[in-house]
Amino acid sequence: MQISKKCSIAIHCLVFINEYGRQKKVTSELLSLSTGCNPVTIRNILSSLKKEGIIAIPFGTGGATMEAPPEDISLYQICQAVEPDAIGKLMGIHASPSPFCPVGRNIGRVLGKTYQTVQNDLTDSLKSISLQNVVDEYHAAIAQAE
Amino acid sequence: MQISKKCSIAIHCLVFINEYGRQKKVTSELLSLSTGCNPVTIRNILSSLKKEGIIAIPFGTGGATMEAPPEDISLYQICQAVEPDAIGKLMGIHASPSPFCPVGRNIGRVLGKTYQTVQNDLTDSLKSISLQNVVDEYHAAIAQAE
DNA sequence: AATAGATGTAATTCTAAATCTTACACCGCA
DNA sequence: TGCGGTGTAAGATTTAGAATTACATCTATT
Repeated sequence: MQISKKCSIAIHCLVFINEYGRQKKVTSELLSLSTGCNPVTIRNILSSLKKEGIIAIPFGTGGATMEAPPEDISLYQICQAVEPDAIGKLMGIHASPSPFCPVGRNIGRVLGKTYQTVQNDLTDSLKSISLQNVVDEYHAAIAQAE
Repeated sequence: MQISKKCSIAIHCLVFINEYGRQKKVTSELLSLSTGCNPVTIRNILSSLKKEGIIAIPFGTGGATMEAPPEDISLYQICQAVEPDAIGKLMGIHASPSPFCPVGRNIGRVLGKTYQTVQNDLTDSLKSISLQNVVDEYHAAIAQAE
């Protein structure tokens, strides 16, 4: 599998909120139009980001705003918020190897250890990229598009 | 989504072949028993590994053997053989952002660039682990189990 | 040369996970 | 008090992965 689209959608939302959150009331409806996906999906994602303290959403009245500066938000944090065990189950392990075979009996543990290394590296990589980096990239793209 | 189980199954098969390939005739049937998954799945995986030059399978008579030393086979190579674009589409991007929104228009390109960094790091990580590392881990597990 | 035991691969079915949709309770401001 | 918003549960839908079925083909052995 892959790290689900939720992560991409979350980033999209955050860039949007960061750009327009001060001027406009950014509702889940609006974000649903911009991202092209369901308002409920958006609300679930925003809800996770809120719990993580990344954004604030006034209950009742609505309109999301940034709660932390983009420099302090890493992709890792976003991924974790939106899909807590995405990295843990990044690499699938086949469920039912034979307990009668020496390889079958041990492969689970062996793969677990091996994949741990990879997952740590991936974690570091995601931690090294901040939302600000993405925003900078976005501004560069905007500038180039003109 | 995640890197599919094929990669884990492939590693299982390679460890098995590396351990027993010289003594026994390792058929897809046998590996299907050890891994607990379908013989056809196994054959597809072995076929990919064969094309990559990692193992040899005499057609007709059967029985897989290692074609390269485990030190020279990286996890990256195995993943690529078994699932060529797993890393490329590791992180899913939502398909239909609005072309009428500045963020929507550019988010695809921005995410692509951002994720590229992560994918490169992951690639490096997978390249740094050899099948020999896994085999060592396996022998350690065997020793400990006694 | 005929057969048994393999592999190679296409096409279909099955299954599980992700996503969408519907529905509704709750909140706060005008 | 009604309107526009969030929060969340439950069910339907979609889709990707894996299993299954089916069969052509190959090689060593009898």
